[in-house]
Amino acid sequence: MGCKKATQKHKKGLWSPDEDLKLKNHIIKYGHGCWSSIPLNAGLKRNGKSCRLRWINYLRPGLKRGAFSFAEEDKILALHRVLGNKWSQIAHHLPGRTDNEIKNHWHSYLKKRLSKLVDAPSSSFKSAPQNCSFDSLENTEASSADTDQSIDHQQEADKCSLPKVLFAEWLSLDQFNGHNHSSSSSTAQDLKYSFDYGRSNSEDSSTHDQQLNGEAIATEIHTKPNFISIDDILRSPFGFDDQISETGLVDYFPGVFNFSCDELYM
DNA sequence: AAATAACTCAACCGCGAGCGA
DNA sequence: TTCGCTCGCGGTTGAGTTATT
Repeated sequence: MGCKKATQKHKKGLWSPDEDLKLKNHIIKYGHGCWSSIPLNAGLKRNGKSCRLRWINYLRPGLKRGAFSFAEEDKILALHRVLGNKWSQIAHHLPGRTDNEIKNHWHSYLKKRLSKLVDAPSSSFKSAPQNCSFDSLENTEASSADTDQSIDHQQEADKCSLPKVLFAEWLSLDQFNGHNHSSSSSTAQDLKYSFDYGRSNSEDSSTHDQQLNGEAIATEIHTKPNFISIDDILRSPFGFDDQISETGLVDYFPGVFNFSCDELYM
């Protein structure tokens, strides 16, 4: 397909901030084009596959970091019941979440939650996944917003609500939010932003926002309600795209996505 | 304080689909 | 049709972290 192939031995393991920066700058400037030629042109000793994964799961704009809200978890459980392990399809319905993130969360937590529910059907969870269908999924927002949703929910949310602050977040947010702050102020904004996303975004984010300044950042990307009807979800296979409009992406990325590698690197 | 078990999650691997030559 | 290649997906691994003894 005209893509230049890197023949050097590929580096493996965790990405360094410097590698992230190189990859990010390259994609911002030129778009990703064909992944196999990215490492060569970006000066990375990685293979294209690894670059793609890093971009999709970590560097891509609009990603949420931090704990899953209960509404998100309920949605995952309901979608999983219908779609099975189609993580990428499930991820389409959860804006800002990656298939890998959802898959990890499923294996580390939701699977257990589900088995608990099966073992104890009288559990406090109202929207029991074993009864989930697309119809019931439609109600997940309402059910999770219930004030009596159970103390368990809140306690567990409190337990896991603090997100990790990862270097890619301080790399990306300033640019992708279109804020031209000085470095010190943008760091403060970034931390605030990532903290907001670490919280359950359906239940308490509004009150939380009122307590902190700079809430526009958190709401800027989420211009649409977080949870829409299942019909809307199913009709829109590009749920993630709602988060950042196409024009918005073009604004952020002067490069054009998915153009031919030959055009790029001739 | 040290050992170790349990957990999380970023990253790798292998496979299949799709495409062009 | 076949071959070679890229891409995307799902399964899995293993390093790092946290909890428990």
